Amino acid sequence: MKLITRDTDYAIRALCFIAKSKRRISAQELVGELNIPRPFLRKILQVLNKEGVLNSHKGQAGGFDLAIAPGKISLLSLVRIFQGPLKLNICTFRKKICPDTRLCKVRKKIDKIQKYVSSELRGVTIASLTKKKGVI
Amino acid sequence: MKLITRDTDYAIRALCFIAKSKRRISAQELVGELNIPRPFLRKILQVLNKEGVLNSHKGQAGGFDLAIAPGKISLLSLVRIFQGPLKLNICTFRKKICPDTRLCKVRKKIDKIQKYVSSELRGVTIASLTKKKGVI
DNA sequence: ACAAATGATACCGATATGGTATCATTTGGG
DNA sequence: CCCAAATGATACCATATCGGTATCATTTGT
Repeated sequence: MKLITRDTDYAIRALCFIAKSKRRISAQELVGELNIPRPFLRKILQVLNKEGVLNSHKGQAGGFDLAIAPGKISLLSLVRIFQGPLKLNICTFRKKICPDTRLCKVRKKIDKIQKYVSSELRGVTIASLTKKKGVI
Repeated sequence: MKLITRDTDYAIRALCFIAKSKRRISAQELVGELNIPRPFLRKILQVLNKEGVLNSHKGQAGGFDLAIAPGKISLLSLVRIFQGPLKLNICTFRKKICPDTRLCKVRKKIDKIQKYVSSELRGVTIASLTKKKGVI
């Protein structure tokens, strides 16, 4: 069970590189730097653009730069973009099998875990990841 | 992203019922009680038997009962049985892309989250779930 | 003997993951 | 002003996992 899927991870690495560069970066440049398959990376960058995390620039000398401050880009938001809302407690049971979800102890525990995970992921941003000391 | 998959969840409910009954229970009886598809439940019970959580008894008047104390059956162990070892940090990157995993801040954070999740799931047992107050 | 139970095993449809492949469109530089 | 270099849009695809179903063999209490 993965908390962070491949595309989310690639997005983190790409964003960190773009943030550190402080200039417009093309997909080609990122491929050379990060060893990510080019078509897959391009798809990821397009998503980040649509979601307003990156600005894109077409044409020769085009590329991407951050659309919002790196301190505003959290792991939680990236997980949400590529993996959907963080929900650990998908309870699909009908009443017959689970008469009252509010009383379900398992659910309560998972809700607690989810709150913790959310808050931890919200606390990590592209800014905090690129603040020298350690690598992404 | 589900923390607990369907089979793990069914296993929890089945074990709780068996624990509360304090006697041998057949798959048929569990189906009637828990509204779980019979063939799927049977497969789950067989796994629990192989893993030493349940004892099975063949033949007429056969069925299952707990092989170990309900206080010794934790959610963590059930998750491990049905979903494999709890690893949230599956980092498949080669050195080129991730030069030193020990320095990776994302990995460190996920390791921390994993420790938390493990300890929370280890703390919930079939015994604690069946101790009246609230339903499973 | 027989019915009722489990054991073993193979199969299957839907969905998610991790990509690949094409073609259209924009744009800066020569 | 053309063209190469870049992104946009979109369709496709292989594999694994999830949530089951289906069969047949074996055991055992009555």
